[in-house]
Amino acid sequence: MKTILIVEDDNTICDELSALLRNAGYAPLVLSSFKHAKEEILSSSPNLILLDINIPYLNGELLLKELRQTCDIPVIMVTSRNTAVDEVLSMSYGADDYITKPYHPTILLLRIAAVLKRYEQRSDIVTYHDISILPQKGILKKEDTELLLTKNEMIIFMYLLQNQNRIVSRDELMTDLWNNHEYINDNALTVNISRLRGKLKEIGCADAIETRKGLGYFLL
Amino acid sequence: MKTILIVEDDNTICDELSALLRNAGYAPLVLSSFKHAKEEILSSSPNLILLDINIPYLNGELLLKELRQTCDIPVIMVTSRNTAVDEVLSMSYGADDYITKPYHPTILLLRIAAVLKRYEQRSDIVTYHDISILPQKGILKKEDTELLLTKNEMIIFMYLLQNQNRIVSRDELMTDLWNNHEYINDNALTVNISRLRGKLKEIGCADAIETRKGLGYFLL
DNA sequence: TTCCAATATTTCATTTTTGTAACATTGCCA
DNA sequence: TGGCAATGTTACAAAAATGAAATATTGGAA
Repeated sequence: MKTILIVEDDNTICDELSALLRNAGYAPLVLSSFKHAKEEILSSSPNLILLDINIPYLNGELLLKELRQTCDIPVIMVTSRNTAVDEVLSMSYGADDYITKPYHPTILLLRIAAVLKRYEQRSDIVTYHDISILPQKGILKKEDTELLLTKNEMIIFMYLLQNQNRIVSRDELMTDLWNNHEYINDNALTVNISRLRGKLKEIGCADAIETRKGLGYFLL
Repeated sequence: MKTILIVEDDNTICDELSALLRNAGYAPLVLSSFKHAKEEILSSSPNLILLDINIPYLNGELLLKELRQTCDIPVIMVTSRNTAVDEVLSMSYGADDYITKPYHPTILLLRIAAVLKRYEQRSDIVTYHDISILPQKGILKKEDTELLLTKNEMIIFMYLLQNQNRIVSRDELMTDLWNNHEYINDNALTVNISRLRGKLKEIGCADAIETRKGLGYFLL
């Protein structure tokens, strides 16, 4: 479960936020002392920080700036001042997003999810359902089992994954695999798809790739 | 240069936006007809779309939803209605970000840059000096020349790249390559490093990997 | 329902990748 | 300045990946 650290001096807001986050499946954590904010943050190493700009002892922006020098935890700035200048400053100091009070709960959750997803992508680990993917190593992991894909299989799988919301034509895949595919047998793609499907089946993902005859393929 | 398509019915705003974007180094494009919005968008295939929620003939959200079924162009929703509901809807329909009018020019530019950067990351393109790297395809590109790395070579290169600021021990690399390397000849790593160096030399990166005898390797 | 083009599967030969072994070189320390 | 362990290079055989060919299956249009 992902832990989210709340750095905020209004106790009412802290409680509300904690409840909201807990309901959404996160593990909320509230900073107990602002005097040693930086140390406490580093030692609790949360997955994300909700950082209020107006906190006692320290300036939120300053804290962010200091944090950024030693760690790489995603930060969403929370500000009650509704001025554009603040927002610009936060972004340039390295906040991943910002939100102004009062915020809509759903929006906050969406933004948290978006930032977390971005970080996952950055670390080069892609996920598909409950499968972790290490593209350059050609590895798919599902719980205890590990699956090795060849380069072509991984290229196809990643292309489908990055276009999961639509049908991908065979031509697109051929272009992605072989760029100019003049010399390559059209059936080579079918064979590679077939091999990929065979392997996906081994980790319980039979039928993950649907054929849309005449159109292309679709990843469920 | 990145093209940005403006979908907005207020001509004054269109002009202002165009000027702003042009100054920031983008190529602005204005949708001429809302009647065939979808077709026009697809045929102009911009790098990003600024989409107003309130446009004639079509609802902005609906248009976004339709677009998402066939393409994957980043979209920033622009809304003058300052209600949270709109924002939530846009996000769930697949907008990459949204902004409410009136917006601060700098913020708009920051958000555009952020979304574009995210998309680049998503497409999995890494860079090293003036070299573009497509990890899963095993391709290094430098201007006109293209280099093919094998899986092991790419794993080593990416590991060095992701730890460019420090010396990487041979043991770390062996672990990254073979996880539990009991059965594998220690020299296998040396050979793979050697092969990688040979290929890097071909694109003018001889000496990119330094040996720190007794410690490991260091990527310049 | 029938037919046929689109897609799947299996097998096989070629090419590429890989680890090992044998030998060469390097650079540090006494 | 040797000596020697760490690292580099080259050649080679085994293993893996790959595309083509032959054949089988499928799903939709007529």
